[in-house]
Amino acid sequence: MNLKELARKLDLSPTTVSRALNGYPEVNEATRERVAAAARKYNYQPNTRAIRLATGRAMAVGHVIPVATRHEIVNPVFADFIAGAGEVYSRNGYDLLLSVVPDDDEERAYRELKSRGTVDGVIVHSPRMQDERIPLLHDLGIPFVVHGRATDSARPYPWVDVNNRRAFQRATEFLLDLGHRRIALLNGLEFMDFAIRRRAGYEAALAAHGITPDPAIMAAEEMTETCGHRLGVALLSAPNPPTAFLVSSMIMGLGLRRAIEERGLRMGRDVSVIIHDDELSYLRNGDDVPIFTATRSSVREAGRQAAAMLIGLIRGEAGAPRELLMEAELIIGQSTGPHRG
Amino acid sequence: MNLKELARKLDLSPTTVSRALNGYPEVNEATRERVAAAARKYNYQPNTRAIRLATGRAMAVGHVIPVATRHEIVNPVFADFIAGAGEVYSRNGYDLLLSVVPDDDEERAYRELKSRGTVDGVIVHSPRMQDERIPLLHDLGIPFVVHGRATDSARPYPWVDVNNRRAFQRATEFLLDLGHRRIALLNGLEFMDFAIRRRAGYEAALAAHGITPDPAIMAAEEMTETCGHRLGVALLSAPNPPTAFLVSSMIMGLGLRRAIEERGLRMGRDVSVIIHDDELSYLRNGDDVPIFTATRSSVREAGRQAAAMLIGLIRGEAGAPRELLMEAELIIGQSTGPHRG
DNA sequence: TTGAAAGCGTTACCAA
DNA sequence: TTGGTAACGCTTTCAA
Repeated sequence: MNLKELARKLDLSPTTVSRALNGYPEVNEATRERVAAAARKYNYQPNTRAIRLATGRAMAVGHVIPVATRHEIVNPVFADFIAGAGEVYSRNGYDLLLSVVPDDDEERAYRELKSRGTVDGVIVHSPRMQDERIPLLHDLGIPFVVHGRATDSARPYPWVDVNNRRAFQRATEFLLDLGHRRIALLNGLEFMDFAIRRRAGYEAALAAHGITPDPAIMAAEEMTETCGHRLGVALLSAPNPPTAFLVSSMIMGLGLRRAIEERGLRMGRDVSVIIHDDELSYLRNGDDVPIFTATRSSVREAGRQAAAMLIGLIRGEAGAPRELLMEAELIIGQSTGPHRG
Repeated sequence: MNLKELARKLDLSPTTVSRALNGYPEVNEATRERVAAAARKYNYQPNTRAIRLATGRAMAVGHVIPVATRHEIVNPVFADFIAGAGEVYSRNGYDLLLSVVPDDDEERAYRELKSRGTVDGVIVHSPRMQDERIPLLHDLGIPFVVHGRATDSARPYPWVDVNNRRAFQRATEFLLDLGHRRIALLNGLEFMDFAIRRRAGYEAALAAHGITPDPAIMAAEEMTETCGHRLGVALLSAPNPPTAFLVSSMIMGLGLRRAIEERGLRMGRDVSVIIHDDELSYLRNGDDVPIFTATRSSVREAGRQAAAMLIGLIRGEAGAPRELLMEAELIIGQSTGPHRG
C-alpha cells in the first residue's frame, strides 16, 4: 500500500493525504481523521526511501566507532549509551547507523558520510584532548554531539557529559563522612578529560575537610586489571596504607580486589572501595560483592539526552541547551568506616 | 555533482554513464575509462537515496538488539561480532543498521523493518530453543543469518556458529593430558544450545579416557559472577575437590577466581582453569593472571563470515554454504598438572 | 481546504 | 554501443 493507492481509496489526491498524515495545518480536521483511519486500516507505511529522496534528508544518525589498530578490544562503552540513544531515534523516526572504521581512517569515514549523505548527524565518542574531529565536523557542516568533553577545543561545540568532578567529590565526601582520612585515588591516565575532572573533585572534597592530598596514595595509570592489582599491592603494603579507595574503572577495581583479597582482607569490611565507571557499566557486581559503584544507568540516559540534542540540532531547533552536564547516579551497596565497624 | 551533470560534462547520456560506472558489459572500454576518469576528477558520488529508491534495495543490513525488559545489561556480545560484520558490510557498500528494541517487542520490529523496507537482510543474535524469529523471518521473506544455532528449528536456516562441542572436547583433553582426572564443568544454563553442546564435548573427552562424568562436579547455572563464586566455593570445599575447572563464561570465571583466591590458592598454579567464552571476549586477562582462555578473535571472524553469508543470500547467490561451523581459537596461557608443578 | 504537476537522482526497459 | 523515457514513491510549489 503506497500513498497513491491510499489516496485512491479515499478519493483524495496524494497531496492531501500526505499533508494529513504529516500534520500540516491547512487540512480539514474531518479529512485528517478519515485519512488517519484509512492509513491504520490498510496499514499504510510510507516508503522511507522515497521520503529520503524527496526531502533530501537521510533520516539516519551515525555513530562512528573507531576500532582495532591499537587496542584489540572494541570498547563496549557504546552498548548502554547506544541503547539509550536508539530509543530516542526510533521514537523520532531516525535510523541508527553504525559505522565501524579502523581508527586511523576516521576522517575519511566522516567525509564519506557527508558526501554520500547517509546521515543527518553524528555522535562523537571518547573525545580526545584537542580532538581533530570537532573542527572537521564543523567544517563539513555535519551536526554532531560529543559524548564527553574535549578540553582545549577552540570553538564551542555541543556535548553531553557526566559530572565527573561532582561524582568524585560526592564519593570522597561519603568516605570522609564514614571517618576515612586516608583515601587513595586510582585514576585513569590524566591526559583524558574525565580523569582530570575526577581528580579535581577528589581534591576539592579533601580540601573542604582540611586534608592535604597525599601524592603517595594518588595514582593515574592505564585502566587495566594489571595496573589495579599492582597499585593495590603497592599501596596496601606501604607504611600507613589507605583505609579506602576511590577507583576510576571497573576493570582496575577487579585488580584492586584481587590485591585486597590476597592480603586476607575483604572489600567493604576491612577496606572501603568506591568504583566509578561510566564506561564499563555492563559489569555488575554479584549481590554478595561489597563494591560500591557510582553511575549505572546514567550512561543510558546520557545516550537518550545526546540523541535528543542531536535531533534538535538536525531540525535546526534553536534555543535548546547545547551543553548538558548529567549527575552520576550513586549506588551504595555496603559500607563501613575505617575501623572495622 | 550528480549523474546528469557528469553526463553533460562528458557529452554522454546519464544512462551510459551509469552503465559505465556500474560495470555493465555493453559499454565501450574507451568510454568506460573516460567516464571513470571524469568521475574521479569531479569526485562524483552517486546519491545513495536515489539508488535505493530506484532499485528498491535498502543497501543496509539490520542487527536487531533485544534489550532491557528482563536483564538490565545490554549484552556486549555484539561488540566484536559487529565489528567483524561491519568490515564486510562497508566493503560491499552496505550500511549497518542497529535497531535497539525492547525484547517483548521484537516481532513488531522485524515486521516494521520489512514493511518499511529499511533493510535487505538481518542477523539474528542469541538464538533460543525454538526461536520464533526463525519462522517469522522465513514468513516475512527477509534474508537472515543466525549467529549460533537454534536447536529444534523445524526448517533449515542459515547459521554461523562456533564449534562449542569440539572446543570443550579439546579443552578437556588438554587438562586430561596434564594429568587431571577430576575436572569440574561450570556451564551456562543447559536450555541454551551452546551449553548443551559444550557439555557434550566435555563428556566425550572424558569418555574417551574411560572416565565417567561425575555429576557432583558438573554445574549448569546462570553465567554470573555470583554463581561462579558460589559454585567455586562449594566445589572446592567439598571432599575430593576438582583439580581443574572448565568454565563456560568469562564472568563466571571471575567469580571462580575469587573463590579460588579466597582459599589461598592460585589459579594456574594450584588449580588449572580454562575459560571458554565466545561472547564476552572483550575481557582480557592481565598479563600476570594465569587464566587460560579459549576463543578470542573468533567472534570477530564469525561476524565477518555471517555478514558475507548474508550478503550472498541477499544477492541470491546460490551454491554458497549456508551453514558454517567455526573452530574456536585456543589460547593457552600457563598450565600445570594436578600435583603442583 | 484541495489538487495537479514538477521535482528528487538514480536505474531499467525499449529503441535505435 | 548508446540514448530517450518511464518508473521508484514521496514532498513541494503553485494554482484553484
